[in-house]
This record gives sequence, C-alpha cells and structure tokens, in this order.
Amino acid sequence: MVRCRFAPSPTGNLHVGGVRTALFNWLFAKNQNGSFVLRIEDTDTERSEKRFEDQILSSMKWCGLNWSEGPDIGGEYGPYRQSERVALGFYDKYAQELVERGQAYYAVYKKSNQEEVLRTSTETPDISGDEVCTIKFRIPKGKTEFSDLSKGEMSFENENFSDFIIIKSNGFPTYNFAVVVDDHMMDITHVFRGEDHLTNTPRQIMIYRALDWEPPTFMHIPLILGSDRAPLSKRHGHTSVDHFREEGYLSVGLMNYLALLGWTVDQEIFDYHEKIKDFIPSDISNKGVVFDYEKLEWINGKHLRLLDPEELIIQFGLWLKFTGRFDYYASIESDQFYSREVLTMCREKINTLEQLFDFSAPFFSDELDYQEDYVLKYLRSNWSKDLISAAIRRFEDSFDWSVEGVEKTVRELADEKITSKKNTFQTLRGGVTGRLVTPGLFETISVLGRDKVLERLENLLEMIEYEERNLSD
RNA sequence: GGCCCCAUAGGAUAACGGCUAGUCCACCGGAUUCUCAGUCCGAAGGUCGGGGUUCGAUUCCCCGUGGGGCUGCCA
Repeated sequence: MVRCRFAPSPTGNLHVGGVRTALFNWLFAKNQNGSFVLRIEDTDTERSEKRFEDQILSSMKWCGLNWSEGPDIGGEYGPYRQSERVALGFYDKYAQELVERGQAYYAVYKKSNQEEVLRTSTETPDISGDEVCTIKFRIPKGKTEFSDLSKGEMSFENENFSDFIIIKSNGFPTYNFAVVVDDHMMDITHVFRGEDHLTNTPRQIMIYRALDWEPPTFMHIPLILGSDRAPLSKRHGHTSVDHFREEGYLSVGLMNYLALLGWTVDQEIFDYHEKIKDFIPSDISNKGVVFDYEKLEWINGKHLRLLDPEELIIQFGLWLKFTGRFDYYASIESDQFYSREVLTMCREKINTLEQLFDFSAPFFSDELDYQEDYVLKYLRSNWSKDLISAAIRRFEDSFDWSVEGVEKTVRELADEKITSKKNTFQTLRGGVTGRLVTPGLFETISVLGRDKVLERLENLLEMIEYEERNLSD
C-alpha cells in the first residue's frame, strides 16, 4: 500500500511551490491506489500560526487536493500535527532510544552562549538554572547511500556531516528528526519533496538506520524559480495560491500549469484528475523551472473558454463571493439566462475571472462609466448627435434583435454615411457600453436587448445636448 | 570554504548514440474584422566552453564556467 504525504509548516500561506509538491504526491498516491496524507509540521513554535494552517487547508481544498488523513479529519496514524505528537512523547521516546543505543547524546549549553557545548553525556544531565540541554545525533562512520527517483544514486561520506540537534532545548524535535519519526510511524512509503531537502536526506537516513527502520523512497523535485533563476519568492511577484485565486484563476488552470511545469504530456490543456493514470514520477524534469506568469494566464484562458456555460456561471459566482463582490453576484443570479449569454460572450476575450468581471461590467450595471478616450474622440465630434439620433430611429423601428438582425440594422446605419464606418461602430460601441473595447458590437447590442440599448442611447443623446447647452452658455 | 544537484532558443520541454534539433508560451509579420481578443498561416531564435570515447555525441566520461541547494535549537 503506497502512502504519500504533504507536510507543510504553518508559517505562511500555501505557495505555488508547495502545491506543486503536494500535487505530485497526490498524483502518485492516486496512481498507485494509495493514500494521500496531510501532516502539519509545526515544530517551529516561534513562527507557526493556526491561521496559516487554516489557510493552507483551505487552499488545498480549493485546489482539489483531497486527503484521506489529516489534522482536520484525523485517521488511524494520528495525530497529524507535530505539536500534538510532541505532547504524546513520540519524539522523546525515540530520542531516548537513540541515546541508549549510543547514537545520540545530551549536550549542555550556557543560556547566554548557545554556540559552545559545555559538556555531553549519555545520562540525563543535571543542569543549573542558567543552562539548557539538547539531544544531538551522533554521525556514524562510513557513507550513506540512497536512490532518488529523480536524481539517481546518491552517495555521501558521513564525515562531511557533523552531529546535529534532534531535540531542542524546549523539548521539541527538529525538522530532520520529526520528519523521520513521523514518516516511519505513519507508514509513509514515498516522499516527494523539494530539492532543497536533498542534502538533508542522508542525515535522515542515518537516523532510520540507527533505529533499524526502513527509509521510504525519496524523490526530490526541482524548485520553482523566478525570472532571475533564484528560487521563486515574493520579490518575483505573487506566489501564494490565495493570490491567484483572488486574481481570478481557476484552480483547474493553476493546477494545469503547475503540473505542466517540468512535466511533458501529449495534451497541454487538461484537468489533472484525468492525468492520474499517466503519472510517472521519472517523467518529471530534474531541472529547476522558471515560473512563467504569462503561460499560466494563457492556460487559464483556455480553461475558462472550455467550461460549460453553467459551470462558468458557478465558478464566476464563487469567485465574486470569495472576493466580496456580493452586489455583482446578486445581479448575475437575478437573470441566469442573460448572465449566461453575457459571460459566454465576454469570456472569448479574457483570461481570468477578474478580467471577466471587468469586461462584463457594462452588461450588469446601467451606470456606464464613459471612457475618456471615447468622450474625446467620438462623443465630442460634430457627427455624434446625428449618428445617435439616427441609430435610435433605426433601433426603434427594428424588431429583429438577433445578432444577424442587429448586424443588418447597424450596417444600414453605417451606409447612411453620417460618418465613417469605423466611427459609426465605435460611437455605438461606446454608447451602449461606455467603452471602446468590448465583445463584438452586434452580439453586444443583441444581448443587451432593445430596452437597454434604447435607454442608453437616449441617455447619451441627452448627455450630448446637455454638453452643447453648457458650451454655448 | 566543504559536500551535493543542475545545464537544449527569452521561458517550459522533445529527440533507442544516427534525418534539415521537433512542440507550447512569449516575441515579430500576414490573413480574417466593427474595437480588443481569438483563430489560421508564416518568420526569427537553441544544444554553456574545452577535452575525451565513437564511423558518428544534445545524448556517455572528464575538466572548466554558470546557476541553485545544504552546511540553523527554520522547515
């Protein structure tokens, strides 16, 4: 039975590197019909915060990376929070065992100088009030070897390592110790993690050996880098999953991009749930990969255009609520049929839900925000009044509001040659939307419908006349 | 400093040791057209350097160079 885990530390939001690691663990677990476990590594008492844990879990759920055991749902290998495992004495027990086997020892320091070890012992030392005590692992002689699914055969001379702390002076285990104890106790069979852990692995394997435990299979995944090839961080741009969610990326799009980063598949656009059967760890590139915001956006746009119209409304609605735009959400909900028409039309030209929000705004609000360029270039022209008046007359007489019908009306209007064809189109476009960049004009007018179009054009006419009066005064 | 990982166009990748080094994003040009986008067609751009093995090296080996990681009572 294959068991994989994702073990984030709750010291910040879930970032794209983390999800990618989680994704590969998840894919492998599913591919092998195994389990995917979530464990919280909160042994850093200074930086760990519950709110980060909550955020990580929520981000994971949004990504669709469901776990079968975890801190929120428990499981037979629990608890799944290292702080709770400390309380149960798991780490102490095995640290003691290492001391008894002569493979670890106590080290006493002065509180004021924690650089210098005062004395060591194999018995619990008596310490005075100004001293603290840790347990350190003794590096054995020889060499440590293991086979990494990505990097191949790895070999390290143990003499290159020095004894390291496994139990801190506050009684908590250090990462390198806790991870071994937990992965062993939880029967983890495969560990896929970031490449930054590659040289921690021999240390961990030494502990496995010292305790007569069998290490899991390791695979170290290359890091995600920024444009300067340094590991991706805030200074390269946004990195947290929540950010991409807020920006209007679909989780299926974000996951698609992350999966594609370093992994070649025949079909580039996919839902990762469909790729479970194709997941082979060795197919993943062993090279650091630069995060490409542009390709992510392109992929997201593809997914947005692939969604069923109903699903598009659902996703858009969820996003509006997530970002607190409840009024907008209410207007989407109030007329499903209309919303569907508008959104499927608008999505042809945008890549994110945020862009969809902006692009569709003129269709859901009657308070048009006329772009300055439009006012200057088209409204304040000597033909705008005549053109709008003529348009109103034609639309009043028109009973065919299909896209084809609207096209006929508009083309006939242009044929009157009140102004150029382009000016005619752009003036109408801005007149019904306030903007110069919109979906196709015929579709736009058709979808808005007779009432809105006439109302907007008449308002526009009033605006023009109002401006004229003001100018002549 | 020590140990370790990595190296194909700007980014991501493909190529049993064997065709003119293929594809996607971005970029550039063209077509379609009412704006923008999309779509279609086309162009430009690459095997880090030096040795070696071989009939033949992107591929295997060594050395350099460059980037990255670990070397924490962070994970």
